[in-house]
Amino acid sequence: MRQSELFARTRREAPKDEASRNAELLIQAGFVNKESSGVYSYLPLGLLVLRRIEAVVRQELTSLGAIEMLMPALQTKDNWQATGRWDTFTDVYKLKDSSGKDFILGPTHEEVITPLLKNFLSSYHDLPISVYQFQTKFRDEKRAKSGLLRGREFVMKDLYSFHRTPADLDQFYARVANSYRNVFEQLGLGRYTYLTLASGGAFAPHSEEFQVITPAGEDTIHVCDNCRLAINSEIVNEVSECSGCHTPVAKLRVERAIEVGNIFKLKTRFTEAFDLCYKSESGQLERPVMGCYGLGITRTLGVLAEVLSDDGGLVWPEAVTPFDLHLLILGPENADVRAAGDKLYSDLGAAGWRVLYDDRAVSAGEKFADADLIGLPRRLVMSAKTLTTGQVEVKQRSSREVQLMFPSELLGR
RNA sequence: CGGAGUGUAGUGUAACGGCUAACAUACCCGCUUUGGGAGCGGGCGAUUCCGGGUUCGAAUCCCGGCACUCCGACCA
Repeated sequence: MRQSELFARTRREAPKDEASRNAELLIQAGFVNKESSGVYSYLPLGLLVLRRIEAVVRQELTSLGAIEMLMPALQTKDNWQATGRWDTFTDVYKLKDSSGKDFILGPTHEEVITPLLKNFLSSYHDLPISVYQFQTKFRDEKRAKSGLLRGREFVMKDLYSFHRTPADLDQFYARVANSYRNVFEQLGLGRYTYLTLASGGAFAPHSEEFQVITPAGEDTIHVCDNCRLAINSEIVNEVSECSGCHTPVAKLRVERAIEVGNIFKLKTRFTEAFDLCYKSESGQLERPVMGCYGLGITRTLGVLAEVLSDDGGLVWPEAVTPFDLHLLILGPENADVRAAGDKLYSDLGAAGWRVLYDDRAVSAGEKFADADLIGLPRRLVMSAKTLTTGQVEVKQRSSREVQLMFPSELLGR
């Protein structure tokens, strides 16, 4: 993409009405635009990152055998009454249509997927079933905060699985946990992420969360570095030691963290509410057990900005960067430089690189500052100087070292 | 939902109760310049969040509302 055509430009200064680092950076770099508290637009660069986060998650879930679909945000009251959550699920937006019928803007989708499967699940041959979606969720947060970390409208991946036996659910659950680890590893968050034992809410004694350590987080967790496990402070009264090495909770390191994913055994909580069942080999009606697994996509975008950035701006990991290369031409009025830049841009694209091409007629300093702010992994610089040898300057975002390369070396990827 | 703070061009700031609301930046035009947010000249852009009140006079003081941020409560 030519930067001269990117309408969402960077700002010289951070917005004054955002205190969190992730929102400051993402707004200043032109990745998102704030619409209201906890509600953001995703601008071209931000959307590219979201799509790439989704792609990483999609690939992991596909390898589990899970299948993607899409369910509605607009949900009717009856299914929420069936589970009793019309009255008990507090942070939801309720609305009426013009005839007075009640709806919920979905904060989650158990109330859709479970009755939906009554149309398709009939035999033990159909199980297990695991489906997921990337969906905009709505929660009437009493206090949205920390930029993208706690919004009122946000994108989440939610996966639901249905099994014949608790043992089969347990096995799948463990595989999902492993997939989540792979996801956070690829996103460059592996060293900050801890599988954390947390409260189970209404359904189960405990659930497990994937928590990323950051001072911006709103949870407090007790981490065990030996086992890469943690315990959420909300349950330290119930748990006395690390489940891996039996280190007492009191001796674990205390950190602030943000929950980016959770995995949850729902058992028959919802399959009973909707009387979802299947026929076994003997023709008996049996109840499937269920699990649900969430992963915050827009929250992860915020976490990446919060955790991986530096003083100069954003620093994108290879797996989700909006572009692979940032190509800068200095002195764009110089016809030779521009022609060489245009050609390299075109050649790199043909070679499969995703390139952001700063062809704007602005000063060198401004281009460097913007390149740091936007945070692509590699910066290429072409100028009258480099043209004399026919080379380009290559610099990694995360280092200060600059090396000279011939375009041909870059093209063979 | 309780508490605190802040609302002034797109963005960031300034302005004692008193002149036509100032400066920077962004944006537009011209010239010049191109290795870490260059320079010169010209220009566009504001019902000072909204409503009421006090006053000869309100961006400024008072009341109410709204919005945003922060702390707390809440967060299957």
